[in-house]
Amino acid sequence: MPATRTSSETPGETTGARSSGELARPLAPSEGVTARSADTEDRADRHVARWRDHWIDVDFDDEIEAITVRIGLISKFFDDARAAAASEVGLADFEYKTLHMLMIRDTPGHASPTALAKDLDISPAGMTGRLDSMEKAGWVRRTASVEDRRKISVEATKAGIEIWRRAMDLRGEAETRLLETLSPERRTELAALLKQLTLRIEDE
Amino acid sequence: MPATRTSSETPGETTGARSSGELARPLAPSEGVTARSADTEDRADRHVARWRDHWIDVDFDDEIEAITVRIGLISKFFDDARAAAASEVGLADFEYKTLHMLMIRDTPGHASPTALAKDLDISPAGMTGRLDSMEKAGWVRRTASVEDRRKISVEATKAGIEIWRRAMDLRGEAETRLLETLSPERRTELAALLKQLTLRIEDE
DNA sequence: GACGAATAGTTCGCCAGCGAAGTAGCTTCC
DNA sequence: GGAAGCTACTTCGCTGGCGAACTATTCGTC
Repeated sequence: MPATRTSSETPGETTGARSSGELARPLAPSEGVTARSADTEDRADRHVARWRDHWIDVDFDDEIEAITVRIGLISKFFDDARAAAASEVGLADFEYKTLHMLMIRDTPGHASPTALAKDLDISPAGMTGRLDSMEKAGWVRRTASVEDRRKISVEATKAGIEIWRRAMDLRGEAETRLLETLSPERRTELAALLKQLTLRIEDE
Repeated sequence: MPATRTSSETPGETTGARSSGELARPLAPSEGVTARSADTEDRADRHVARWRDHWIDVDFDDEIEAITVRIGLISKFFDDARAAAASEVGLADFEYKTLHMLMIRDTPGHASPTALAKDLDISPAGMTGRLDSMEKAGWVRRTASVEDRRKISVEATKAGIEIWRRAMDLRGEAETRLLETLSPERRTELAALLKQLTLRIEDE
């Protein structure tokens, strides 16, 4: 347990972990941050500022807090974009997610219900429900395996693949639109920094 | 609509948008990426590689795809950490989220149900349900307003505040543990890059 | 000062997902 | 070769959330 963040009631005692200082920091050391991004507050900045006002006895590193908030905001943006893309073409969010997972796996277009459930982080029971409604809608098909009659293969239908592709294109547009805010060099930097974190996560 | 990503069936026609090339890129141009992070694949790398193998006719920028996948993974890590912290102290995930939103707002500890529902991105009906069960559990209290009898104020109880603080400390530990993977300078870089994106999002 | 519109919150019926229990089929091993 | 145990999927009852009415109160306007 590093970074012991006690609920101590000693207000002024936590200066050590704090980052530089007031809200509009002088300018990040990393070269070439645009003026706009340096002196304009985003929601994360405002959150941290409010936090400092009201919960002065909580020992938080401002920058870590800001990063987690921003990751959450960006992730929400992607989630919303995905949901919007799905509904645009007439898919429920869960239908898109299921089709997507089905298509991007190493055996594109078919999988066992259990494997799919694991990938989607839902229970086997939930998977059954999804497949029931999606089979009825015509996006997937269940076919029994011959060599092991317990096994079932879920396959995307032609219609399912088609509609998924349309939703995916819309979704990709939104993602691209956002990330083109950054220059290619910046994107490479960002990708590398994020990768350090995902590798850490995969190490458990 | 930038980045027209059609569902065209012309496989080799999309080379323009691709980033550098094979999976293990020579090494990102950004200074000082650790060796480990440059030559080890993470889940996003594997996803992109598989993608390229199976969906060669889809026009994706590898790096943009990798970034979105990584943001998703990191966000999921934070979500899981939050849920684990909540259950550790005996709170349902939705209870923690509600208490948290109640406490971090500019009027810490109390708010109207509608305002809270908006912040939490759930419906008014859902809010009523949450408050019913949380009031029964003793984490919040509903008090009627005097000057406008339609209005209700939701307030966190002492017990609610206490248990929220305990969960939050646990959650913060997990976040700190992950982000300490990066040096303070790297964290500053990351925060700045992410801020460019959140500012863009806030611009709509 | 009274009637219509707007607002705050609750109630109702529905749906997606979960956990636990149930069923069916394969595998192992004596 | 058959009983025990594992695996794959389904069924059932419950819960959190949504959207759409509904109730109560205030505001706006003439």
